[in-house]
Amino acid sequence: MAFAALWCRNRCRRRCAISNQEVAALLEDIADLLEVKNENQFRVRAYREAARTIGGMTEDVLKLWEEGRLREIPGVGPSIASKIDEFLRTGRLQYYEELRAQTPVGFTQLLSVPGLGPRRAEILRQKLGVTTLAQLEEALREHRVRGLPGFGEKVEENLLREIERLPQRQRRLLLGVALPAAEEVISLLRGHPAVARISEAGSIRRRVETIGDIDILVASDRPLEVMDAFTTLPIVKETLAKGPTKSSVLTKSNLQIDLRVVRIQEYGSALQYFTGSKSHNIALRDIAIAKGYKLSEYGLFEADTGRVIAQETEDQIYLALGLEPIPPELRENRGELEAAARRELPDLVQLSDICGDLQVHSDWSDGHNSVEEMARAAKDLGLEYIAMTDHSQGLGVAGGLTPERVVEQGALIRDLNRRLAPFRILHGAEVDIRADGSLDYDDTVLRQLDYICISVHNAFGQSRERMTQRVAKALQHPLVHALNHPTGRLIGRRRGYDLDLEEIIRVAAEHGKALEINAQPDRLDLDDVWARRAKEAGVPLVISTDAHELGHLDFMRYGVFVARRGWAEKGDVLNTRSLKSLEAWLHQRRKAA
DNA sequence: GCCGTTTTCGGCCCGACTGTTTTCAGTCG
Repeated sequence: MAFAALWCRNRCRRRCAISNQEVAALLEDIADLLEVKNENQFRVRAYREAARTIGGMTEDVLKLWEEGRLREIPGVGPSIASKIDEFLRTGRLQYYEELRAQTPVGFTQLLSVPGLGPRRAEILRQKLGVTTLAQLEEALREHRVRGLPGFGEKVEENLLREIERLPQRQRRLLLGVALPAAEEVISLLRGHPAVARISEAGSIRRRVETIGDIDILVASDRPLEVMDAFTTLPIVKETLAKGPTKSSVLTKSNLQIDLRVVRIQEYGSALQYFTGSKSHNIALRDIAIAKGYKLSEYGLFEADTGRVIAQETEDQIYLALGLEPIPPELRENRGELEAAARRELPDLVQLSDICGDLQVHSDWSDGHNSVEEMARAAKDLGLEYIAMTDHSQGLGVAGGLTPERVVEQGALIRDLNRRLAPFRILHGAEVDIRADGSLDYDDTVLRQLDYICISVHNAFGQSRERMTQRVAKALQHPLVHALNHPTGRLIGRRRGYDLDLEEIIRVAAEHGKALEINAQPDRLDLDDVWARRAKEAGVPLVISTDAHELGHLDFMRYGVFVARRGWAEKGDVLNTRSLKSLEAWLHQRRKAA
């Protein structure tokens, strides 16, 4: 619930911007509350749609509000607009408070139990006075639930099991964990004679940063053989369900993987359907309906006659609907359908466009490998260059380099560059931004370096205002090239520091600085939404692995996924430049400084 | 509550599955 965050904000609403995420959370809460009140489902959906749009929007809702343009947001009509207005103006919303007052605390949590929707939750409340998860569990164990209208023995059993599994279900997997697991299953099944086609689907295929379920789709005319092969894979610990169209297993590393099998001719429509997102699919069906078609996982059909229009490939479906084929990463209903209709989809950056890695560490600071090992590994991956960016002196725990050590490392790098040419190691540093916004090296040290990226590594607890001033000041330093992991978040473990990213993007754009997409799977920082915002502001993105050992160099693709989800093209990403072009860019910066 | 190439009312994505029911409601993805 966004409740706590909302009321914290009230205290400083004049100075602290209320973010899109907070408005989205408010609307989402309202949808939950309306849902448990058994309100008109279309009203519930209207709030959810508005929340989703605002949550994924790159424009600042506060700015739109100031300009009186709230109604221009798709899904925001007079009623929701006036509620957002009240919230932004006063920091609170009467309507929301009333809804909350009418709903017992904890009641909306009941809907997080799979199999329990608003209708049955309301019956539980009326007949048994159940309003919390704990009360529900107790009632289930005492068998007071069976016999209620719509509840039988089976429902009781299922609900109890789902409550017990709830803690596991609510944990989302990092893409960096889920994708390799899916790829292993795919590589094991790909050669099977009954498997005609196979792909990951769902949020994994859209490269969302965290994943709920791992979904794999197979086309086959012999589904039972596929299911046998799947459930007997060596990585499988337990088979949770097995049928002709869908099976689920638990792997030895406790990941649940769902496999669906469809007929070969329906593969394209099934892949489209199972890739989602839900919101993209709903919008796509609207387009189909408007054209007199019907779209489902079985294909695109003429509504009257049922004649097949397209089903074998995803591209055929999009094209038949008058759209450019849309890459999976863009399928979030964030404007991609409109862009596809106008033939204006971006030509997304690819992993193969990446020419170098601009944040790499060695055992000179907290890395595990030598400069030479990192460089040779990067060279073997086909890169033209890396920036060796060991930590600066202030980061004692990471063995940050003193100015003397920087000079020594420079000599080593010059020697290595002679031996590894034409591969190039740029002599760089990841320089700490001190609490007051000054940098952890003075200019005489910085001038010896080819590439300077800066990071916040301490004093995370500063106020939004101070943190923003601190980072903005550091970023404006003429010798600085890029800001690393701009929010400092660690997915699932640590929220980012309180920072006005809109302002940081503005400063970066004004001073020609780059912002990093850090490719470590638990960082992915900037995220997709902010990466898109940066791109739109004309700020160059730099995708780096922040590698601390050889294997981390392979993380590059996760950063590329974020960039793609942020609509970035090759030209938007600094390290797609060839070495020569990058050196020209660096030279130009140096001259300006 | 939103929205409009059937427009200011009457719609709102689609199909499968489950369990409770005798034809369907609720839930899910």
